[in-house]
Amino acid sequence: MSVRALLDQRLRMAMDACGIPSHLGPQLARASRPEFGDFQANGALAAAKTLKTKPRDLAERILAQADFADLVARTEIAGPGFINLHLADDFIAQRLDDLRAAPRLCPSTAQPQRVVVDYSSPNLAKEMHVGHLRSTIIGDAVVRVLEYLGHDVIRQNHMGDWGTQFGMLIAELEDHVGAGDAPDMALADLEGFYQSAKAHFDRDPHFADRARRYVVELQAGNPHCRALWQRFIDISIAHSEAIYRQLNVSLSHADIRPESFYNAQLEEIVTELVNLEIAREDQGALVAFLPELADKQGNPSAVIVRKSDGGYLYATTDLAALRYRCRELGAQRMLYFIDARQSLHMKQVFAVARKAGLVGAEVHLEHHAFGTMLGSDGKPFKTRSGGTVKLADLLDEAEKRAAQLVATKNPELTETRPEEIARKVGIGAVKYADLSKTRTHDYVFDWDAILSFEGNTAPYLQYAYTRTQSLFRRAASLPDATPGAIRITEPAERRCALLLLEFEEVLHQVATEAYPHVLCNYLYELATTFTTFYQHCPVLRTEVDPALRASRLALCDLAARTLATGLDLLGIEVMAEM
RNA sequence: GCGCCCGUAGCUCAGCUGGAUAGAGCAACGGCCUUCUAAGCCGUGGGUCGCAGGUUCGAAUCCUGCCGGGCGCGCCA
Repeated sequence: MSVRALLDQRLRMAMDACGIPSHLGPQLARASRPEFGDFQANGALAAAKTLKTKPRDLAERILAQADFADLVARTEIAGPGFINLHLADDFIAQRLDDLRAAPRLCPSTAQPQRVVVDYSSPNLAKEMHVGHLRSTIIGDAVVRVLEYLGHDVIRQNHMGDWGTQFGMLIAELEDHVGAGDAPDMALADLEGFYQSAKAHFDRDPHFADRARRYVVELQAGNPHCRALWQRFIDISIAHSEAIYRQLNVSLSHADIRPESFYNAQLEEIVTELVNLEIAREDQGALVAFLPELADKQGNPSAVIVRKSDGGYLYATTDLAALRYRCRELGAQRMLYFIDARQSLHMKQVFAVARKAGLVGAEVHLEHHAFGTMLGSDGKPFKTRSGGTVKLADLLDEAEKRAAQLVATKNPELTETRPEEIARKVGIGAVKYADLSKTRTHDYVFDWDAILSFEGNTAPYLQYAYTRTQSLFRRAASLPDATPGAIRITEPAERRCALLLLEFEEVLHQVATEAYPHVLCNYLYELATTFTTFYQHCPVLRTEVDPALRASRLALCDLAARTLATGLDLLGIEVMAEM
């Protein structure tokens, strides 16, 4: 049980003993300032409102009853009725010793669930651009946290490999191959290939006709179209997977379950919706109506599940995917990391799926939306020429800038190759810049900010880690330098210690709310606190007595493991030196 | 027209299930490297939390109304 949970429990017991309804709760928070203690309980204030009594009296009664044994050194009632708790240093030290001995940094386990997570899901028609970064790395971070907490996670990469634009791309590829180009050559520049296909489609009516015909033939299973399509898809997937490797994203080939996978199930889904009278024909199309999502005038929300020409849209595919994930994958909880602009669509699809019984009522469906990437003008991000920035270009630039910096900052690296460090620093900086911002907000894409290596950035966290490693390298050659029992002597040690004990709380919060920036904020605070400790509390110097040195080494060890684990959960790598 | 999201320091952002004097980073200015990596540390300046009401002992946080911006609303995905 975490420290916070322990205090919460003791306070609740005291409230029960006083006859204060425990649902009013202690409302335990970190104290806003050191003189107010380590934790602050506001429960007496809230309870006093409902019970119509004086909050300070209530607080006194609770404290008189509370058994904090040796957890707490001192309590006080302050202001209108805050209960301030000052933890005992020995208790903190004991908790840290226990944590250090535990196999994991998060001893309290969650009830394991089968969780299906939909993320990344790029459109294979084009090259991945910076806009694809968010779903990919936010989803991946949450997946890692869920797995760390013991959940059974199934990743689903719902790649867009189906739809009208593939007719155009097949026609374009056919022309290239006809002209003697190998598919790999023709598709080396995916983005350029798409642009040229689009240009042909807009300019040449014969080409456009052929493109439209190929869409139909592809769906009908024409072997020639199918083969060209497969060539295209394979090459495009290979491109995405190269990006995943460079990004250190945990998605594998086996996690790909593209739109085409559901193609054969769409007719059945639609038939079921009609039989259940959820969908009916309207203006030639088949439309699902949702009275439960009606507007103020009572018009039901409508979703087209089959076009008037018989073609299917992405809503139908999403419904098939929901059914598959529930029935075949056994999902108890499904998380979707998709752009906020899809919010209405997701709401509708979830509603139809519930209504049609494609997913059970007990399954949790969560759309975790995120904002759009904007340019410095506040408009959706575009390059000077009006195009999108390729993700590959951003990552390469990040590694290049990091390499330059590594070369100047530390030309005498001993244990690691500089390009290895540059990769971890550069990619880490890009990922952290995105992960550290609140998921739901739009955010401004700024080359220099995203590639910054100072302040609240991944390199700062990585740097704090390398300092611990440097310390342990030196310690290895000293006779009397092994970690031991922790003692709290300095304020800097104490602050660091308290933060280390909060790690598990943070992970549970990230798992529940799917906000990785909470973990980023925590790690940054831990790193600054640790760096302050490191700067002010000598560890290996001769004047430090052996017991204190052992204690400080233990604190460094725990800080190092927490930083490394936290960064790993964000998909960011650490290194021994930089 | 309806719906969702946003407005906090010059810039980029935390804080929002109500709590004590609203926090960081960048930028600016001033200190600290013969002593565990200066990608660092210490310090200074900088905010009517869009505006106006309301609820409350207490509001950046909750409610209402405005103002400003973004996005979405049946045959693209």
